[in-house]
Amino acid sequence: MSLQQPSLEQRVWLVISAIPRGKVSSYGDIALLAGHPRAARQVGRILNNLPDHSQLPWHRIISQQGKISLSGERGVMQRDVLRKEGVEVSDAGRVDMKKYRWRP
DNA sequence: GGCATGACATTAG
DNA sequence: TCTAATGCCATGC
Repeated sequence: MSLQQPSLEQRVWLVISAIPRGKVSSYGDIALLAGHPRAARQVGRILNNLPDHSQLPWHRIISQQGKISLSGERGVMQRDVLRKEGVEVSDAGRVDMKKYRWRP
């Protein structure tokens, strides 16, 4: 009998949905918590494929260096949303990970 | 099964 | 601090 494991996508959704408001996490951390220590790029790909009706707080995911990886309007929107949640974001899209990084 | 892709991470200069 | 190069690995065709 071969039981199917939950896909990486499913696990990523689960982990991200657990991030509290006013905190951020990184692609690498999400991948790690999802059971794939070096699948940070896959996390990005999954988020890019998220349906519009998804309620996932994808905006709380930034790079390990505390920088928004998105460009254009999406990056601006992410920056705006994070600020509304109480996260300090510089105009260049930088966040102080020492303060706002969420870890379980 | 091989090859290209990607919202990354790390290191070097 | 910024850029370039390299490593990593699940997904999709």
